[in-house]
Amino acid sequence: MDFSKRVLRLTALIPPGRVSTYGEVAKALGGVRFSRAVGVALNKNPHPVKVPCHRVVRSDGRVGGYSSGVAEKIRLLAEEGVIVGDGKVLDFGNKLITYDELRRL
DNA sequence: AGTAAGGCGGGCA
DNA sequence: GTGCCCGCCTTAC
Repeated sequence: MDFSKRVLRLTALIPPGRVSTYGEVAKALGGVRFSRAVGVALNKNPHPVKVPCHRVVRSDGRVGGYSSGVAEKIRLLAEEGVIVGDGKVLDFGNKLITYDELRRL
């Protein structure tokens, strides 16, 4: 399976109202060293709705990028109850899905 | 095939 | 806590 497909498949598992990070997704794929490549894969964004790329943020709680613009990313998150304030996800620790949780989905 | 760029992370000052 | 710099892996030219 291509790397990017595995990224998309994992990302699709993140439930609404929760988020994960590029690093956590990377770890689930074998190691945090893949984190950058995860961003690249999501950037292709093949299925705008099927794959909730907007639920993947940076490891420090900052939002990170989005192919259709960060503002859009923030808006989509807000619709799901994830509020972004001052560039960071509020209540980050509780909304975050770690790599082992991802693996168990 | 070489190279540069990209939705990042971690470590150190 | 902040900022910088270096390393990493995958893709696109």
